[in-house]
Amino acid sequence: MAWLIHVALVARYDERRVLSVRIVVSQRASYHHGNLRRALLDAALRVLEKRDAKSLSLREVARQAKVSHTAPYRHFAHKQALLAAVAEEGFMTFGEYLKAAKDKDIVSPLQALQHTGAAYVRYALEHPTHYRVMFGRDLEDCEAYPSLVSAANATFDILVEIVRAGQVKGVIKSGDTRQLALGAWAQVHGLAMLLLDGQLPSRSIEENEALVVQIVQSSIAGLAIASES
Amino acid sequence: MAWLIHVALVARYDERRVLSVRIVVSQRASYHHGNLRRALLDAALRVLEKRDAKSLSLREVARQAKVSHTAPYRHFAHKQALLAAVAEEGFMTFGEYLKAAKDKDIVSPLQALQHTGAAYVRYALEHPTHYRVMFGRDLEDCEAYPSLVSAANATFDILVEIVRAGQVKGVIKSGDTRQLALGAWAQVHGLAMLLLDGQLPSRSIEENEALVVQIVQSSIAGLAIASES
DNA sequence: TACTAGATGTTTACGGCGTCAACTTAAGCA
DNA sequence: TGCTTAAGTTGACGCCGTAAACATCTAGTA
Repeated sequence: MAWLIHVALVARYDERRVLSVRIVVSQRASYHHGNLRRALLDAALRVLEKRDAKSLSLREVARQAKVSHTAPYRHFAHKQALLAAVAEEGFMTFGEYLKAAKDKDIVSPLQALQHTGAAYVRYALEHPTHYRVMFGRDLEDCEAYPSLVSAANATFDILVEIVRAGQVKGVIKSGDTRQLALGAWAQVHGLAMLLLDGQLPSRSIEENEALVVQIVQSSIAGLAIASES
Repeated sequence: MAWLIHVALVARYDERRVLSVRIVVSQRASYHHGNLRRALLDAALRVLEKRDAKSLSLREVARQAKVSHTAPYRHFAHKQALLAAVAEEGFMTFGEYLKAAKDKDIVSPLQALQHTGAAYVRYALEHPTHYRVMFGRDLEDCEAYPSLVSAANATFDILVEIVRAGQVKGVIKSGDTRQLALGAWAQVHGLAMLLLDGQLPSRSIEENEALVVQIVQSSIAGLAIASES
C-alpha cells in the first residue's frame, strides 16, 4: 500500500514583517479515497457556507477533499450534478424539518399550517446555503435529475396534506387543494427569498420571527373559512 | 479620423459538406464609441435573454458591442456594477408597469391590489431576464449601489401606497402598512420565482394567469376586512 | 491655432475555472 | 495469477475576470 503525500507551502509575514514558511504535510492512507462521493458533498457544503453557490468551484471542493481537481468527475458528471446532489440532500432534511414542525403537537390544521409556515422560513434562514441551492436557479435543468424532482415533490406534499386535512375538517375553503397549497408555498417561499437576499431592511432575529408569524397568519386568514383571525 | 476595422472569419459546412469561408468586415466610425455605456447595457440585455445571468460574461457583452474585452471597465468598475445598472433600469420599467396597472381604471384599493399583483407576476414572466437580475442573488452586496436601492424602494412604495389607500378607505385591516404590503409582496414574488424557476409543473399561459388571479385573490382575502370575496 | 490633460479604447498578461483525454493505481473476479 | 475495470492523477485547452501599460481621441486653455 502506497502512501499519498500532500505537501503545502504556507508562507506569511508576522507583525515584525518576518517571513516564515511552513511546510505542511498531510497524507491519505491509500491511493483510493474510500468514500469520495460523501466527502465531496460534505466539502461542497463547507465551501457553500462561505462562498456563494454561483462562485463555488469544483476545483475548490476537490481541494477541500484533498483530491485532484478532476477526481470529482468519477462521481459527478459535472458541476451541476454535484449541486443537484446537494439540493437533493437538502430536500430530505428540509422535509423532515417541516414534518417535525407539523407534528409537534396535535393541533388543528390551521395551527399546523401556521407552525409549518414559520418553520419553512426558519429553515431557509438557518440553512441559507442549502435553501439557495435547492431553490435558486444555479441549478439549471432540474428536470434532468429525477430523484431531485421526487424529493422536491415529497416536500411539497407535506404542505398539500395539511391543506387537505383542513378542507376535510371544514376549516379551509374548498377548491383545488394543490393550488391552495401552492399559494401558501409561494407566500413563505417569497418571504424566505426576500429575507435571504437581503431585499428587506435588515432586522433582528426576533423581529424576523414576528414578521413571519404575522405574514403567515394573514395568508392563512385568506385560506380559512371562518373568522379565526 | 481613423477607421477601426473588425475582421471576422465565418466558416461552415453546407449540406454537401463543402466548407465555405466568409470574411466579414465591419467597422466603427471612430476609435471612440460614442455611447458605449448605453451599448453595453443593451448588449447585456441581449445576452441575458439567451444565457443565464450567472453565465453572462463581460467578454461576451464586449464582443456584442464590438469592443475590446476590457473596454467595459471604463464604464463599470466590474461585472457586478454592470449587472447592478441592468437591475436599476429594470426597476424603472417595472415601476412604470405596476403604476400603469394600478391606475388603469379608477377602482377600489382592493381591485387595484388585485390588478397590481397580477401585473407583478405578469411582468416577471414577460421579462424573466430583467426580473432575475433584479431579484436574484447574482448581485451580491446590492447595498453598494445606492441608486439601485432607491429604485427598488420606489417600486415597493407603489404597493405600500395601495395598501395605505385601502386602510384609509377602511377596506384593508389596520396595522403596520409596510408590513402588510410586505406580505403581499412576498406572495407575488414567491409565485413569480417559483414560476420562473420552473419549480411548478409547467402549464399554459392562460392557466398561469388563472393561477395568479386565484392566489392573489386569496392573499387579498387575508388582508381585507369585510367579505369581499 | 497648438499644446496638453484626461477620458476612452486596446493589448498583453496572469491566475482561476470547467472539462476532456491519456495515464496510473488498486481491487475484485476468472 | 493475471485481466478488467473502477477510481484516482496529470496535463492540456479555451474560456473567464481583471490589472497594468499603452494608444488615441476630445476638450479646454494659451
